[in-house]
Amino acid sequence: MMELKSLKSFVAVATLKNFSAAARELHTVQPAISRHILSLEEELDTALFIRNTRYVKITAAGEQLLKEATEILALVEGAKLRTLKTAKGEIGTLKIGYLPSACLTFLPQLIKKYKSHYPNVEVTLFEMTVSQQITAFEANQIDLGFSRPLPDNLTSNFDSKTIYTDRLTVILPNDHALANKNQLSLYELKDEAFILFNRDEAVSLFDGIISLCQENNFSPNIVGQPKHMQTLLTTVASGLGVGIAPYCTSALFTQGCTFVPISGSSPTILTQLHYKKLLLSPTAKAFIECSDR
Amino acid sequence: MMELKSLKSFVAVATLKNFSAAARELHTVQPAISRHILSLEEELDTALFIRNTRYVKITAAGEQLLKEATEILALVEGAKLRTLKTAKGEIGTLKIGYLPSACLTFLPQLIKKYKSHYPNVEVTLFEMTVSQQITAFEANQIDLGFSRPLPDNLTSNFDSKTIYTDRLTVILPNDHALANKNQLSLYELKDEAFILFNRDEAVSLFDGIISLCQENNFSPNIVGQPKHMQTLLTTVASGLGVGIAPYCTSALFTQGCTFVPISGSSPTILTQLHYKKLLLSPTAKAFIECSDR
DNA sequence: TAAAAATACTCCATAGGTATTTTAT
DNA sequence: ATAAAATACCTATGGAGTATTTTTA
Repeated sequence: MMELKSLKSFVAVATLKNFSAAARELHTVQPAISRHILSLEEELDTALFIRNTRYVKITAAGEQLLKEATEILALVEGAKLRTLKTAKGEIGTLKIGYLPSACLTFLPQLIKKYKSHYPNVEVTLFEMTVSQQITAFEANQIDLGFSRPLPDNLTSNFDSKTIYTDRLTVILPNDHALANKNQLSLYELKDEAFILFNRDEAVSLFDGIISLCQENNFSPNIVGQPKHMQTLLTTVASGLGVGIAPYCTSALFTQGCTFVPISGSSPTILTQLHYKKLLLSPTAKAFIECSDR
Repeated sequence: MMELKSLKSFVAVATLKNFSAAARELHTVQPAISRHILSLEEELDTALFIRNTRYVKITAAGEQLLKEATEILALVEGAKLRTLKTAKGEIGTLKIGYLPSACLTFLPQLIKKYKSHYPNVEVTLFEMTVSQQITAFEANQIDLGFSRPLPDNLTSNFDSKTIYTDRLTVILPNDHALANKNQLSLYELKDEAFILFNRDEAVSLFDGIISLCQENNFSPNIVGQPKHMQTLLTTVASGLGVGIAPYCTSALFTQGCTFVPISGSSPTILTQLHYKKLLLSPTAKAFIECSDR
């Protein structure tokens, strides 16, 4: 079977037109070169050089093999390099799932920082709910997921790292009686109509808000569950109810809305970076390290 | 150094996800496969598979190497094939020098025949005089040359094969007194003005005609030496003189000209195929064989 | 416990190195 | 006569195969 070592010898001979010189170049001896060429010629059943003790002349077949061998050897060298770069996370792909809210806060800068360190990785972003992310992880469709803390039954499969902490805030229409307060207790809103983000899209957020109301001794009257935060803001601005949502919502178009902090302790809304620690791609590993710095 | 054999084992393992199965596929034993993978991993200083006794999972670096290895192995296989085809003259280039007259006779059909047998050879034609062909041979610019028999001092360097035999003919204007004869002796033309093809372009033709006249006991009065045969015909048709040229000239535009054979023995005009027998490319060899059949 | 990869160990093929021969100018 | 490739021969590396151990679900 055609050996790479023989091809190297062949290229050296073709270049130098001299077996002995080729041997010197490759730090070996002339008979070794002779054998390499002979073995190639035997395998191909074709003369590669017309030679005698006075000169070495390449044949047409030799010219062809020279082209091929040069390409092969370059490819082998390149293969080593690229495989190594892949192992270091310098080239390859990185697929990231994220909640829409991540785009409102840290994600753009984080990706930008990563890209500046790893410009040759092909990053693909997928907007996904938490449960879609779980599914995507199982199907190997994403390497990293930005979402809320995972349900307890899943935490053993994943490593998680808190990236961003947000707090709930009340959103009132500008002309609401309580809109000019610095902060307010949720209990003050017990008789209001509530607009909350859709439960199917974000269970933990919805249920967290319900719990919070119950801690304040009331069950909220929920009159709307929009699937987009912008719709929630518009609904509130229209005077159809009051909203409770993470503060990052204020990065959207908020005309007509007033954000009022909740007094006392309100639950934190965490955004975490999740990944499967066992099958972590080098690009994902590099991204995580990048997010630490 | 990365061995092709190791790459083959690697591809088999990556495909089958099982060392033992890969060994069976490659007609060897499992420890050999283990060693091949280990040696690759050692050279690259990177894990290619995450594996234990229950499963084999390729890494990102492994995925990259799989792409590369597949390409490398295909290229190596292809290199063998293409080198062999080159040796057989099935692919490559063929550079042919020829005299313009060759185009009037056998050359188009011969090339067509060759191309039908060897459609993947890139044929290049160069219109050249005999002496240009000699120079081109020395500079390795042509593989084959179609021209006249070579001067004696060169015949040892070349192999030559007669391809086409032509005879001299007299060319008269249609209204010439001798134009209606079936044949004529050159001596009948001793007092005519002669138009001959240019001596610099074709020495042996010119000198051959002069000798022939002298054998007929006269020296021709040469009034024109055009460098193109078509010009010679036009000159004759215009009544400026009579021509002597190879019969193949009659394949040009001959209006106003009458071709009359020379009685008795007239010298033959040979077109030969010349080549350097020692450095004969496989494509040229195939062409020569093709021209024999 | 079973199946599969890793390791240990032996043996042989073969690649490399030295010395010599052949060959062409 | 000389320079360079081919050949002969020896040595030693290392690759292949066998047997065994380790590992994990």
